[in-house]
Amino acid sequence: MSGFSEDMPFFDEPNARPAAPSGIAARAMAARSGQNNAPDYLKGLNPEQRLAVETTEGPVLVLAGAGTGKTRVLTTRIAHILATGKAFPSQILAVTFTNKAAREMKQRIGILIGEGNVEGMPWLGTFHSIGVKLLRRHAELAGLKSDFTILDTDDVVRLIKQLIQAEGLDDKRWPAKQFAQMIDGWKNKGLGPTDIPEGDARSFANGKGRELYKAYQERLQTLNACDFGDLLCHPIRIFRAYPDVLKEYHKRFRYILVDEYQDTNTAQYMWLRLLAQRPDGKPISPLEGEMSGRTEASRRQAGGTAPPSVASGDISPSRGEIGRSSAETRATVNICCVGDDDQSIYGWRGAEVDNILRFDKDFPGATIIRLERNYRSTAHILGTASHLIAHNEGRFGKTLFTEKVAEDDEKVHVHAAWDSEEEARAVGETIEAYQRPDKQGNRHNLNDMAILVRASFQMREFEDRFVTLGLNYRVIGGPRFYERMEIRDALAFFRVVAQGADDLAFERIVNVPKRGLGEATIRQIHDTARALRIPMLEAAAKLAESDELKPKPRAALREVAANFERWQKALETTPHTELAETILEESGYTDMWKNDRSVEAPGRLENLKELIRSMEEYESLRSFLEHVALVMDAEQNEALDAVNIMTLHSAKGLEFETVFLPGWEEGLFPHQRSLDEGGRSGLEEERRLAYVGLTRAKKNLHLWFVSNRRIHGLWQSTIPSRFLEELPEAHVEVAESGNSYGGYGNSYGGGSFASGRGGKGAGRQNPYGASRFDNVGEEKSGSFSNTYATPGWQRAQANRTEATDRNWGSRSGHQVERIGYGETDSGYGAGRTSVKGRTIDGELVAKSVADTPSAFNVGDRVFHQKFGNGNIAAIEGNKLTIDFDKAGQKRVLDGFVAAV
DNA sequence: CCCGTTAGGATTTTT
DNA sequence: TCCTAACGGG
Repeated sequence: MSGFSEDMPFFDEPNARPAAPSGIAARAMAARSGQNNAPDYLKGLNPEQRLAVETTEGPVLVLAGAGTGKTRVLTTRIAHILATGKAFPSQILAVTFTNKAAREMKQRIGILIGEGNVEGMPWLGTFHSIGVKLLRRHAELAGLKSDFTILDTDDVVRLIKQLIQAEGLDDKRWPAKQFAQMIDGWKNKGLGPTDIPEGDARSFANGKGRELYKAYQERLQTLNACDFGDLLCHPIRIFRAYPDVLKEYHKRFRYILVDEYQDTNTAQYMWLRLLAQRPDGKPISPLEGEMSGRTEASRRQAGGTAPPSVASGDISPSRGEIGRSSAETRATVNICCVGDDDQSIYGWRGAEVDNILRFDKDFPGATIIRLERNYRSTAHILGTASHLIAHNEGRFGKTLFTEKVAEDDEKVHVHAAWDSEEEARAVGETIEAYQRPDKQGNRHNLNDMAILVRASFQMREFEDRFVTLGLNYRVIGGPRFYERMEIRDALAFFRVVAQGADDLAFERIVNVPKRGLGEATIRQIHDTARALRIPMLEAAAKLAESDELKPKPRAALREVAANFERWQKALETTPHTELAETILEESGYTDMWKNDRSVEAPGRLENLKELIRSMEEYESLRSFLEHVALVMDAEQNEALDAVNIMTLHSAKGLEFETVFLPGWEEGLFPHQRSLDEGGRSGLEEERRLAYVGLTRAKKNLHLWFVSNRRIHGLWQSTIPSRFLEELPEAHVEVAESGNSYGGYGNSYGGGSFASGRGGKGAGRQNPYGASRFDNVGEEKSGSFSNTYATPGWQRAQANRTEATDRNWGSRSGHQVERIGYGETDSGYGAGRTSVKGRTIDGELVAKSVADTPSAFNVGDRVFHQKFGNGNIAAIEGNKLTIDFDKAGQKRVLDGFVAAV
């Protein structure tokens, strides 16, 4: 869908005014003539939304708070532009960040204006998919051929590693991964090897940073490949170097729309600016009488940060002066950016919140429209979220409100738990309670509930718990289908066939299945290829015909070369799905997995079949490979009623009736690393993340914090997140459940002792019974030996269970869906349960200190359930610093220790 | 060359 | 703790 297709003539009448399309056009005409008789698609919009839709001319910034109908505005706006005949579908550039968003937009526009008309929107897509499209057209201007390959991060890291080694550097001291991230960061800023700051260049590999970056780009070029960053940077470079090319796009794009503008990075910003700038390069002048933006700017700019410096050629001609530049040019830039500065959570990967904060500076005379009417959440939830986010500085400031006020709306609940296991158990219980019919007989669907975590390691415990409960769940996000080993292997075969120069793909599979081609042989191929300046595949073919190699590798290589030659020939004559199957058969790849006795093997074969099946939707192998490179998401099974588990990041844009937010503890949320590396702005981003989490909930919202959490295998005592103290008391209710947390705002004490839970992790038991694993093979089926506790076993079980659930249905009827989680997942621990896991309330020794703030004195000898005995070193309210005999110094809440 | 053992490291994620 | 990547023996 977002794949590149040889569509219509490139510039179909770029200057033509579209004749109003049929059908809806008539209605639209009516819309223009009589305000009272608005077309259907405008009905039901609130005044602000309608303004955002109808203000089609000039720069517009729509500040769309959470749940205020952002997507609706965006899609309706496009429909409106089309329906009123202002532009052809092909003259609208609409960019999103994710394929999902693009897909959704297409779908919704389709509903508004009819499916047929959406097909004509070739320029609706992600930044990257549009970037590819541009680059394929003008590849030669970037030194590439139009059939260039797009490398994923894995390829990139392998390539960089080679370069580092080639430079004679120690690849341990200078990790390729780290350098890949640096390059990515530079590209996010639109910086080429010559543009990077001296300091950056020096900081890697004894000052060889710049050299390496240059070598990397050169290598990409010889490979006829580019990375994700290049998909943006190459077009920018082309636009700058070839003004006539840029001009064509200026003529073409009458309207530009950008979704999630707060997430744009500097490169994306430059890209947009180039396209939105006047064809003659002159700055854009403000429109008369639209001064709202001006005020906005001055009000906000006071606390704003300085614009990022863009080294080589800042594309905006002197920001800041634009506003004063002459009014001679009356051109309007019909760019509409939609976003929410409060939901900017991708700073760590290069997003510049400042882009959105600076919008009215960049586009003087911009109309700024606020969407503040929230259609999603209850007043309590909204009040909580708003109060929290108000702690941030440097924001536009919005006041979300709702008209949905019901007497029986529940407040936001805050719960405390002893540790993460108890947290998972309690959340599970709450979910089960929601599932049961209430007084009115309504019961909640699992699909309407979500658990949003800060870090993915938190998921495991919920999964474990839900498996034992037999509660359906689905994990969204994480490693994707296309990142699974077998899929990547298969794709590597296809890539070499489609693009013989793809050395990285070649290297990946040259010895797959094992052919006895080891490091030595591969090095030789590599060297030959470099020396003769030919692709490795060719070099391999040459070597196979020479006497350079020993007989065994020589024969193997000859076969490989012959195979690829044959497949490449077949590419023209055979349908691509058929060819794909042939390749996997003839290469011995499918046989390799058929002969593999491991538990994962059947699943992998199934995935390969799925891969072939999914290829059918594409015209050619090439278009399929492009799809794969750009679209990494997997479809989800919505038919299954299951609790959703995902990270806060992947929850952006989604909404659920009931939301659980576990892990609100200092160090985890806000995450320590964000604080360490990002300082104040890091904290603010974490707070925005919290805001995103809170605003996902429509009706019920439960926050949790625990007193003890195991991080990297060590039990850490934790204190509640500062964000909890930033919530408004009026909208929040501290749960009075078994595990009290006495009093809100200051004392989170009153924890409880859980007795009899030693040996965490010991005594694992298979809840399904051994018979279920009879076919496990080398796993010593049926025995409850210690092998069960090994990671390998757990992973095996995890996969086994997944396969079992999918293929034969689970005995318990329990279903698990793992969207995108492949074999590399940490295992969701099916079959794991703690024998002593259930803590019976009666056994809990409650020791409430809510009313006795400090029952201890410095120097007191105390006992802690997990850390043992120690002496109190310092007291801070109810937080104690204790020197434990064995565990060292820890900070704990006084509720969790007892005097000895 | 293949496989088993061991050190290091371990947010967030899209494309 | 647990996973991954990198080394060394068979």
